[in-house]
This record gives sequence, structure tokens and C-alpha cells, in this order.
Amino acid sequence: MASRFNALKSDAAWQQVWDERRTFAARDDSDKPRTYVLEMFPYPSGRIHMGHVRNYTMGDVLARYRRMTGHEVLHPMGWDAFGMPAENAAMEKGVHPGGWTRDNIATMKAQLKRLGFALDWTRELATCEPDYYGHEQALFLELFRHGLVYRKESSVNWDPVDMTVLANEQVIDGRGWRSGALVERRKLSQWFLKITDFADELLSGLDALEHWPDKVKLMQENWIGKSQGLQFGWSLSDGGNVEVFTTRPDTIFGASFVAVAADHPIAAKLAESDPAVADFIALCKQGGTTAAELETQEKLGFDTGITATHPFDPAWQIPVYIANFVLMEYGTGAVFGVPAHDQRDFEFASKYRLPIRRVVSEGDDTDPDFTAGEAYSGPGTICNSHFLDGMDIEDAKRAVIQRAEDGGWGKGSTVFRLRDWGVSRQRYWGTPIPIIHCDACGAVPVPADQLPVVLPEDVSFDVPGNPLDRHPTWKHVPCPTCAGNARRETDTLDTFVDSSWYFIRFASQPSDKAFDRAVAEKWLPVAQYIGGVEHAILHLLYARFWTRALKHIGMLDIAEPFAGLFTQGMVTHETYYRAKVIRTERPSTADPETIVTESSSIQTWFSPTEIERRDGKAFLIGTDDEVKVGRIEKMSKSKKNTVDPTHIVDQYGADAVRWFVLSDSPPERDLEWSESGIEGSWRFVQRVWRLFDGLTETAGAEGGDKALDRKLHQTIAGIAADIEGLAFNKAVAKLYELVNALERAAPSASRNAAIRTLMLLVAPMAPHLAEEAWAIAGNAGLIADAAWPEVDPALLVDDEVTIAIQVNGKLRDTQTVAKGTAREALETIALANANVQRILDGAAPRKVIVVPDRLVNIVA
RNA sequence: GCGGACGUGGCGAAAUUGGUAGACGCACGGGACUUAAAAUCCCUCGCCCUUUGGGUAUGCGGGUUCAAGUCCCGCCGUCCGCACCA
Repeated sequence: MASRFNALKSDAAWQQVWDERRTFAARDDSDKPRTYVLEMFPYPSGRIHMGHVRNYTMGDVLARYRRMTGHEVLHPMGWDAFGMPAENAAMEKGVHPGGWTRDNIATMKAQLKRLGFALDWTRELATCEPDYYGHEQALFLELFRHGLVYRKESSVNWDPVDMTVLANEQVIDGRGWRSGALVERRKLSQWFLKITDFADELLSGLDALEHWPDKVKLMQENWIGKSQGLQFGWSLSDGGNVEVFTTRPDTIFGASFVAVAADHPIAAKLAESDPAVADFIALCKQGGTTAAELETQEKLGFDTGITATHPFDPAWQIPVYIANFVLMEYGTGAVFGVPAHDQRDFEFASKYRLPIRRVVSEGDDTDPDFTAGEAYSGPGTICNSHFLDGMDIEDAKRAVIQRAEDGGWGKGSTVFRLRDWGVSRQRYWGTPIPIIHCDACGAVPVPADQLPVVLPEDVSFDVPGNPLDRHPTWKHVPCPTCAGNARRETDTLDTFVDSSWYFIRFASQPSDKAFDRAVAEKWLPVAQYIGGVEHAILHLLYARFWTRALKHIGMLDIAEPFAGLFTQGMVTHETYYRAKVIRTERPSTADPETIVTESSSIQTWFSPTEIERRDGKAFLIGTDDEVKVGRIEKMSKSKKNTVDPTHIVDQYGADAVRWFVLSDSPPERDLEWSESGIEGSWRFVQRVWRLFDGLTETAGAEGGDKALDRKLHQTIAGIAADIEGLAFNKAVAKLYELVNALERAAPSASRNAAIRTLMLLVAPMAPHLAEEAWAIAGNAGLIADAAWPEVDPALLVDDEVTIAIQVNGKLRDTQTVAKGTAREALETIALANANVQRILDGAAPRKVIVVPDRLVNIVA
């Protein structure tokens, strides 16, 4: 009689077989068509979480499916192993970042193996090992040699207590997230990669990425931020000149002031002699940079007393201000203000009582005295602008640029929001930057034969700061050029560099170089890349840049690294918490005599394992202690709403977990974890198993079942399309339908054949179950190596269809007819329908619409 | 503020080019089997009504059409990205 599918036993057995036979090792020399399926490699933070499970299951289904359809599939896995959490762990727990990272890798690798992913572990890599980052150093120096790397002073967020540089995200309310110390802006010499050289390419290259989500392309487009306009100089009354950039040269006759950034050289120079200017600059720098602060921050300006001469009218002078809203980092750090047509300029001009002059009008309203309460930035005709009058905006822009270029005082130019990529990190746990600083020779690349520059592991974290900086021996080396005393660069590379080329290293990993070009080009670009949308900008942009840079210097002839991109949703879970209101009293900042009471609430979070639900409420298990049910949020350690995949896998088996994360929610949307959901998946695995197991009882069944044959072939084709389209939830639904049909069907040869085919259909999703059934059914070889079933096109179409019979667009009945029934016949059937007759009540229809094989609509 | 996405039963969701709304799953309810339970199987399941039938229904209000979840216009709401970008 029917047995149970023993997932634990079966999972282990088949995982061992796949391992021993190296079933999923990709062959570089294969004659088959190649497919490179890649999921974003994990950071080894400790244990895998459900997000990883979902991500890797999706890629796995596609990889296994492509194998079955005759592809040589590269589906590798590795570790994005450098980064700050390792250093934080080192400081908190006194462990070595390397030891901590490698332990985590071992744990997480075992967890991934437990899920039976079809990964080529022979290509496993960890970015923290010299045999990876050494090649990265060589690539970095290659870019250096080609002028794509440079060094420049740049300001950073410096935590004076931890003696380290902080990323913007690590600065909270102006304080270091860990130390709580007030963060300083500090100028440091840092290494930059010239990503801006590729700004145009990276932008235009997006068009060719047909298999990328529009959303991600748009985000990258906005991030690159291309603006076209005019750059020109205003001559100043003090004899100087200020360059400005504008996207609206057409409004040049509406100018009423020039404004420069607080850190603009003009402001700095004035500050030297005028303390009032210095005070104003200091005031500007005080303001926070958070979104909320910027929103409410008042526009502040300081009239320098200098005036600027209008380029089209030497007699026209406008004032030059220092203004807090002008950014030094964008454009030229100076703008001219057109209050009538720019809201920000409007606010500024209103405050400082500067003229607001209309130069773009809608219709015939060309009154130069602008009275509306806000700036007008819409379309219109130029007015009050001398030679531009009557032109539309675009013509006027061209006309002004033309005159500026002819007159030699300005030129059309393009400005990008994208900045060069600063890659220096004052951190230990990263790729050492392979540069040696010599007082005589400057920054000298480490010679190729001295690579890799190995990160020393004999370091301690008992003193704040970068341990490389105080390492007794590692830091001091002779200069490769003059052999004099020199120092190693102690900064390490941003970990985004590590992840900018790992997909190339997966494709080809010779020991003597980063990759073999010919082999890498066989596999690249990645056919399908899958990962979280949080990487939509930085990682994906950097990887695109790195690949283009390699192409530019002739190392690899691939422009875009990822032909297909899919961003999957998060795995979420309810949160459970108890809120405690904390009241604190402190003297008011405005008036120290007054005591202010501040209340804030602190949440204590509870793990789902501590909670039981009763009558829609949540209680701590075994008690009447009620806790609040919070929002459904991304599983995170801080909210304690995580579910450890390993416990679930041990309880239900790998296939049930895989099935669950593919079910129900469309993969791009968030998936809410639920206990009943995983139980449902487990029940399905058992139902399928009973079908497989029952084959022996119906072995002798004979006869065909045309309806079932059709269902089977429609399912084969449907699932194939769904997997190719990464619509796993739909593939899952189709499998449920087929299983429902098989359970209901009477024994027949068709049914037996369909059940055997079902093994192949579930194989990408539930591979352990499929292998087990495949073996018991007496098939030779592994189902992992089997071919995807052929579809009989004749069975894809039904010979009967159900048509809708409508009156005035409302469904009144349905009728099953032979497929392809003629329009006239359908009309006759519909008009003869009892319901139709009753509704028409003898009246003649005004019109009859017939859509063959679909419906008849009678317009009464 | 700018840009984008989304809005369908109690819940997750399906629904080719506009053509039978709610496939499939979860939950709930009823039943069978069982001494009992688990497991399994069967049935019901958008809402409303005068229930072999009818009305109504895809955030709200309009429109186009024989026909609208799908197309157009205007609102409302939720989420995401960017943000003083010149």
C-alpha cells in the first residue's frame, strides 16, 4: 500500500549522488548550447535566510530546466566574503574576521547543499582569498595603467572615536552609528575609478537590455542623470568670471541673480577677507543633509556685493549671491536664477526681493511682471527676450547655445549626476589596494610578480582604527622603482569591486590570471541573473562599468555582463512586539531653565517561535501574555521575524521548502512565510509521491485517455513557458491542476504515461522526489540528466470548446461546441438557447456578434 | 517636489491581442472513513435576493465599445526609487 515519501533519507541520498558524480559541473568544452544562470552570491553573514532560499531556488529551477532542454548550464556559487560585518564581529566577539568569515562560509555551504541546489561547486570562490583578490589587484592595476584609476582629495565621514571612515548610511543624525561620536568631514586622498568616462555608454547601453525590468533601467537612468544644456561664464564686477551650467538657456533673459555654492572658490576667497562671509559659509555647512531637513530648510543667500554682466547686454548687471541650495558637486557649483520659471529660484527671489521676470508664456499673456504665486516651468513661447521672442523653448535653447558658441563665451555641454566611483576604504577586511607610496616616486603600482599583495592575518582589533595602518612589518616595503623606503597603501578596495567581476571569474578561473578571455567569452554574458532589487543601482552599475572598462582596455569583448535580470521580492513575516514608552526629561535647548519631557517608544520584538496565535491574537507560547502583531516585514534579525530555513528543511524536506518558496506569490513580489503554506507544500509532495507509488498497482492498465493526454501536453508546454518566463507561481498552479486531473482519472495507459512524465515536470522544482521516483520506476541514469518531455502540438488544442452565450454583454449560458464551429452555426445555437429565447421574448435581435471558439453576444 | 509601480474574495493570487472574472493554493465550514485521533478522500465557499432563476462585483467617478480587471480622462490610496541636480 501507499508509502510515505521519506524526504530526509531521499534528500541526503540524492545530494550525495549528485556530488559524487559531479552532475552539475559545467564543461567549458561542451558542444551543447550554453546557458549561464547566476544568482547574486551571498555575503557570508552567518546562516542562510529564507531570502537566499527563494533566490537560489528560482535560479535552480531555471538551471535544472535548461539542463533538461539540452543546455550546458553554468550555475555557480561563491561568497562575497569581504566586508564590515566581519570586522564588527571581530571587535564585538574578539574573533578574527577571516576565521569568522570562513566558519560562516562552511555553515552556509552546508545549508545550501541541504537544499539540493544544482550548483557547480567546483567553481566555488570566496573573494577574501588571495587566489581571488590577487587577480582583482592585477585588474585594478590594468585599469590604472589605462588611466581609469586616479587619486584625489575627497571629503569623507570620519568617526574620530572608531578612527574610521563611515559610509553615509552609517551616519545617523550626524553621529557614528557605532561610537555615537560626532562625525567630522575630513579630506583624505582616495582612489577613484573613472566611471564617469562611461556615463554615456552606461546610459545608452540600457536600451539594449531587453530582458531587464524597466524599473531597474529607469533607476539607473536617473542615477546617471544626464542633463544637456549650456555652460558659460559671467564676467564679474571684481574682474573675475564665474562659470555656470543651465539646462534652460532659453530663459537667460529671465535671469535675476547668480548664486554660487558655499564651498565655491569665489566664496572661499571672499571669506578670507570678510568674516561675515566666513560666518555665512559656516552656517550653510551646519544644515543636515537628511531628506526631511532639506525639505524644510530655508533658502539662504548672502549678497556678495559683486555683480555679473548679462552676456547679451553689457549694461545689465545682476547680483551674485552665495546660496545654501547650490551644490558644489553638481555642474560648476554655480547657477543663474530665473525666478519666474524655477520654483527654487522663485522662493529665493521672493525672499530677497529680486525681480521675477516672465520669459515663457502660455498663450498671449506676456506681461513681464509675474504675479502668480509660483514659478511656471511648463511649455510655452518665449517672450520679453529680444531675439528669442516667439520661439518655442527648444528652438530658443538651440539659438542661445549657438550664439554663445559663436561669441566664444559658452558652449553646449552635458552634465551627469553620476560621480566617479571612490573605491578607497579605510578598512582592514578587504582587498589591499596594490599601490606603494614612495616619497620620491609617488604612487607606484605593485609589480606583477609581487602580486598578490596578501592581506596579513596577524592583526588585532583591540585598538580602534585600521590595523593595516599600524602593522609593524607589512606596511613598510622598498619602493619598486627606486628601492628607497616606501609604504604600502593601507586602504582596501570597496567590496563592490569584488562583486564587479566575480561572474567572469566563475566562467573562467585559471590560476595565473583573472580569467581566460576565450573561455569567459564562451559563457558570458550571464543569461539570467537573479537577485534582490536593493542592488538595482550600485552593484549592477558597477558590474556594468567594470565589464565595459575591461572591454575598453581590450581584455574582454563583452559589453553588458547580464543579458537577463530578474529582481525577486523579499520573504516577509508578521512581526510580534511589545511596546514600552520611555519618558526622558532634559533641559530645553532654547531655554535651559525649562525642562522638556520627551517620550519615545521602545519595541521588544519576539520571534515567531515564541508565539502562538489564538482567536486572532498573539500570545507567548503557553501563557496568556498577549503581544502585539506588527506589520508584515522583510525577515530581519532586528525585528526577530526570521525563520531559519534549516529547521524547516529538516522538518519538511528540501522539496517542500523549494515548492513553497515558488508557490503562490509572483516571484517579483514579496512572499509571506506561513506555517500553513509550508504544510500545504508538504502535502503536495506526498500527493505526488502517492501517484508515483501507485504506478505499480496500475501497471497493467490499458487504453487511452484523450482528455488526460491533452491536459498533460498542455501542462508540459505551459510549464516550459512559465519557467522560461520565471513565472514559477503559474507553473506551480499548472502542476496542481495536472495532479488533480491525474488523481481523478481512471487507470489507463495514458494515465500511467502521464504519471511517468510528471516525474520530469516536477524535477526542476522537487528534484529529490523526482530522482527517487525515477529510480524506483526503473529508469536508467539520473532524472537530472534526463530530457524535458516532448510536446505533441496536436494535443495542445482542444477539439471542443465552451462558448459563452451573452445577451447585451451579460453571460446567459454556456454551450460546448466542436472547435472551429462556423459563425452561422454558432449564431443559430445561441438564438435557439432557452435562456436567450426567454430574455428576447420574441423580439428580434438588433445585432449578433460572433467570436468563433469564444462567444456569441446578442444585442437586443 | 520629481519619477515609477501597484490596487481583483477572509488571505496569496490567475485571467493571450478587450471576449465566460476569481484558475490554483491557503484558511473557514459540512460530510465520509475511524472506538477515537492523525492521515486521506468528497462537497460548499465573492456579495445580495423572492435561489432549476436573478441582481451585483476587479480602489472611486466618468468615458470609448456589442463587450472593459484589461483602453482613455479625472480622483483616492499603498509601496518603491531619487531628491535643493541648476
